[in-house]
Amino acid sequence: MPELPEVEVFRQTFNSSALNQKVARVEVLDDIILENISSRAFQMKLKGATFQATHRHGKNLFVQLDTEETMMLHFGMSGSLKYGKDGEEEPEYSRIIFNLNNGYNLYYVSPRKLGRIGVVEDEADYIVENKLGPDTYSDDFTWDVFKNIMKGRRGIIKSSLMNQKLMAGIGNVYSDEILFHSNIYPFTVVHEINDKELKTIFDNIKMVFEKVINTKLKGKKFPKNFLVLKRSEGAECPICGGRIKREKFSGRSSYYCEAHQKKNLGPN
DNA sequence: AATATTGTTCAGCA
DNA sequence: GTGCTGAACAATAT
Repeated sequence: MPELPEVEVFRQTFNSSALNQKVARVEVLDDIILENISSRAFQMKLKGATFQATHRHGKNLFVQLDTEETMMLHFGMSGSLKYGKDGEEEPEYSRIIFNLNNGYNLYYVSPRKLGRIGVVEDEADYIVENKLGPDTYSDDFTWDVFKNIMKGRRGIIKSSLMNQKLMAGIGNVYSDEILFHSNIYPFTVVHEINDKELKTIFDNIKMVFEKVINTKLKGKKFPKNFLVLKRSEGAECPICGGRIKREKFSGRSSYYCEAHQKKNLGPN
């Protein structure tokens, strides 16, 4: 489920495993994963390179190489990174395998093949070219920044939160989670949300991401009051005991509590 | 067998 | 220009 928190966990896991290792060989099991680069060219660029540093922007993971280039990984709707010793069974749905000099392998796993890996010259350029908004977990993403992004928005709050060009990292599941804790109905139009409630949403972006990242890093279960555990029509709301409803919008399901997530009336 | 699924992009339209 | 919708991508899980 790679939204920002999952990608951040991949990054930290990468840092404690494959970082500073040298690539001995790259196996491309399915080149549909490669973005704007042939299998051969990708192998040329990666072979012999050392993974020097990692950065994350939204749902994108950047791995800086010692060759002045940077590998960019995106995980699509399904996808993950796995690390394992050579000789052990490779994970199911591995699409790209990096054989490392230390006898371990890094596996890019993508069951539905919607993820992409590319090589870019510069991370900052990539973010600009793809018009990505600020990373929502960064310290630079402040209340003021968020407030200004939301000013004058005409659409619904959920779409705005999920719009990667406005702000990067929030997807379907955690946009629901954020609004669930903010007592806001996902289809509320932005201009009907007052500053106090917007601030609550902002605080909950940080809260949800921090909790999810910590939960996953420690391999724990989600907090009991999280909606993510109750994503099904008619489930009981873990906050107020109300009913969880499901509503579709452009092919995607939104879950919310009918009882405590109300539409807001009147601007500011 | 039918339906749902975490992301992104694009066409068509209001 | 903004925003909404549905389709497409490809595949798995229930």
